[in-house]
Amino acid sequence: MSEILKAAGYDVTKVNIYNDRGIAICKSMVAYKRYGNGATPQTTGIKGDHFVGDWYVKFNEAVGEELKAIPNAPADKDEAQKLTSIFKEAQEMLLKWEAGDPETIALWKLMNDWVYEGFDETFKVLGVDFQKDYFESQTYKLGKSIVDEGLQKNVFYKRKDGAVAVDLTAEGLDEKVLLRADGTSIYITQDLATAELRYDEFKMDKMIYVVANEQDYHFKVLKLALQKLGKAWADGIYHLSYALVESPTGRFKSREGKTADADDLISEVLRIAEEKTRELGKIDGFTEEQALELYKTIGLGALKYFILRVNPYKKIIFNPEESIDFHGHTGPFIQYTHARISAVSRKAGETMGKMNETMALANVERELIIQLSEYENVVKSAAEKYDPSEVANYVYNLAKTYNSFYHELPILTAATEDERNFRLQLSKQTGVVISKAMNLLGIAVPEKM
RNA sequence: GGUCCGGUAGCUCAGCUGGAUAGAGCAGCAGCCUUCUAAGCUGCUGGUCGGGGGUUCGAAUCCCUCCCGGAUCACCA
Repeated sequence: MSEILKAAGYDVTKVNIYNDRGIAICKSMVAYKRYGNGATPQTTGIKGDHFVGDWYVKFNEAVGEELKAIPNAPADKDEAQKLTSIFKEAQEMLLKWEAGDPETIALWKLMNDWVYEGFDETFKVLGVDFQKDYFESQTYKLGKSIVDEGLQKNVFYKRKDGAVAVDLTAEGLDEKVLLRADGTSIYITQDLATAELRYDEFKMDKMIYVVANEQDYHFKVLKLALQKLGKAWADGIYHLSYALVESPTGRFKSREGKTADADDLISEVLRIAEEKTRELGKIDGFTEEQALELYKTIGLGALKYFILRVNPYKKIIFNPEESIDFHGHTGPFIQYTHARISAVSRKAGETMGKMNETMALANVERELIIQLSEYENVVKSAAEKYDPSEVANYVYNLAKTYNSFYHELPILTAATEDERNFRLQLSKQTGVVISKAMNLLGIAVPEKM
């Protein structure tokens, strides 16, 4: 999305916000402390973020074990876990963390570093990068002072149980707690502060949060709370919400370790790309290095395109076996078209001549010219609607039209030199636009495939 | 129950600031490689646009209502 906004003329700064503190990381820490025996990602060979995630799963297993021994435990999992010793330990750990207990902080740093190592690896493969990182561990204190500010301005209030809340019933929402009764910070506390920090640093007109639709409510609350505090810039907050990717059997549940996450999807997709490419004998004359690069281009292209071609708010069911196709309305189809154009250009060499403006055109040629001319408007519209799928669908249709053109009319062996020049020009221009559009989606296009 | 988001060919989607016979891909069927890459091209089959009302000369598109699916309504993130 950021590349589309840039192409539409916006000055974009990409930042990443890490939820690096809170009860969740404490759960992993407690489980690791109890059962870890000093294992590390290095000694186990498990990717850092997965390693820490595994301890989160272990925590929940331990909760389940304890509950077996507790009769009449509530059916509600969140209520039930409060009865377990391991959960109480996690709560204590959060308090210790906020109190700055050295041992707790050391463990927290150790485990978080493992997570970042894992994330960085994945970001690198995907070609994702951020200009700045925010860590909630560094913003929760500011968050508390913003909550205080709200209390002073009388837009927030302290409930009789001690928790600080904001009343949003007038806006059609409910009362929302902003700070725990025990004074510790929660997600929204930190997000209030992170938003303010971001604004102070960049003074941007729009602040776009790309976060899944399960947090729709959270961002409504965030925006309203900041507006109530009289912060005019909060009007620029926009939540780019998207429906989650699901497996054919339902949602991925990290709590139960059903985390068929980005890494699994990527490796699966690369494997299929390699298999198909070899089958077609497309890597003749490629070095081993070039071949690996191509598998990556095609595999990632297929995966990214599959996700970006549909409206963000439409739920995606991802089944590697069926979803990763290389024919039809797919990334590889568009990449293939680009490779084809490149092949034509290579063979044409440097024989470009003049263009004749008064030439009669075939229907496909007209169609191609029209579609080419729509590029700028499509980018603009996609940016306005925060919808990458408009670019994805546009470039697919362009590739389709080009392929019809390619089959219908000879380019290099056209009847006249004027025709040859014109078609070659049109072909190259299409290649440029396909490449630009795909780059806006974060998808590379190969010269050969 | 409240709020938000989806419901368009067997499947995955586009079209939704109203306009002519509702478009793609996949799947199925039939063709096209001695010519620039067949991961391609061409044709056929396939649709009560969730149901019902309404507004309009005209509705997949706007309004109302109901049904189905998802998300959410945490002192989790």
